[in-house]
Amino acid sequence: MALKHTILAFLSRQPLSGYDVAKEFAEGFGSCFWKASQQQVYAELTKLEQQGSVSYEAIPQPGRLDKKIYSTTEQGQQELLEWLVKPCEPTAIREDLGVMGLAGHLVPPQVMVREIERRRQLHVEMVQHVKKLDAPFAQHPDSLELKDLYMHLIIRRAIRYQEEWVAWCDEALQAIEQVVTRQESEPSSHKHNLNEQG
Amino acid sequence: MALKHTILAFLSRQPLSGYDVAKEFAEGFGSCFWKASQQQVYAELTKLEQQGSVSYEAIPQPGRLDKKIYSTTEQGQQELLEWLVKPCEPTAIREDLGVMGLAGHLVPPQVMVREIERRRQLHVEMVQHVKKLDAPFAQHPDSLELKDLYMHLIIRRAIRYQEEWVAWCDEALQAIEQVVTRQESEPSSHKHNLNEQG
DNA sequence: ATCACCATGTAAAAGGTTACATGATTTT
DNA sequence: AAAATCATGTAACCTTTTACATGGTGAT
Repeated sequence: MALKHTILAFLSRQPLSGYDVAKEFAEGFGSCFWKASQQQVYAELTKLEQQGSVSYEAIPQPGRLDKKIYSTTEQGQQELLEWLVKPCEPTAIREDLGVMGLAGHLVPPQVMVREIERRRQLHVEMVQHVKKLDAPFAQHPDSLELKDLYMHLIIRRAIRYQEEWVAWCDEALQAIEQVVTRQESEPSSHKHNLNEQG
Repeated sequence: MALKHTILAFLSRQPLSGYDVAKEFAEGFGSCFWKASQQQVYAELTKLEQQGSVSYEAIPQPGRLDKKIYSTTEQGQQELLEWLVKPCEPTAIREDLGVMGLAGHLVPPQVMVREIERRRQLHVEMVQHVKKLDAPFAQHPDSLELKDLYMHLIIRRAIRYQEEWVAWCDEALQAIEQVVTRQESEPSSHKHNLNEQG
């Protein structure tokens, strides 16, 4: 469970409100490597506060709910350090599109093509998004201190991840088109196969 | 929830026992794109059977528990097709190592280096593993029919994913070493920073 | 004898998603 | 006037993990 430790890590950099933390996950640095919903963030902050890992200062806002500015406590900082020195495992892959590999042939190739084109577009947008996050670091990548270098490295991983998806979509679209074209130029038995299920 | 549909997709290719399905996830094609434990597989198969999406034939085994050979039913096949034509979203990224980007500077760089070296090794092994899965398709990649092409494409995605991790680890190790070396050759103030938390 | 493999599950706890709930301020 | 942003949560449900549980066969 790294949600806890990701939140502690954010707060160890600077005190933030629940809203701010949720935004970090949705659009900020968190979007490179950890997804968490707004509800998860608020629930986890409440839990961490009860357990003494974080504390907050309530800031009265004119005409609004109090803003709770959270920071890590000594205990929370300690928990983060203990977690950091422990080895971590690669994340298990769970990718819906993978099912396509097993069963994509059961639907017309046009369905798969449309899906891959859609995915390509999503990843193109993600590339743009994560590249923006990297901008502050990319200007002098050779003189970063560790605090920034680590962030830069993780963001670079995210950029390449998204770029790889785009490249894969292109490769897949080309390969599928090639097979479809080949089958169209062959005797009708293959055509039947393609149309049976559509 | 693609566990259900991944299992249906496996069974639509060929009838399998729960043990076989679990093995597909752990070592077979499933290991490229969907992780599921043995317990999850058995629980899901029981549920799918109760809902009428799959059925099984019990094979008595001499001196062993009956083997239940599951297949998809008409209903299950239909559910799979309906799922396939619906657009799917990219998987949310959740990567423990990402927390390093936020808080890695709180521990000595040696800790991060050791962790990345460990990760590198794991991904090297995964590259070898997924390349083996690709072997049957990689021999004539230009004449595959769709049923095999889709599998080949997904496996290729998995290969590149693992290779990218290895490449990233190399890049990260080099970059960290460079910063550490630079700091060691600088006045003592930086050295102190490094040792404070160790 | 011990280990890997075959073959099946149950149950509790943790983690994550979806839907619901409220309301002011600022921007278009 | 409508939409986006700021700001907080609750509750039900679904999914995944971890731990437990059993027992025969075949290879070293």
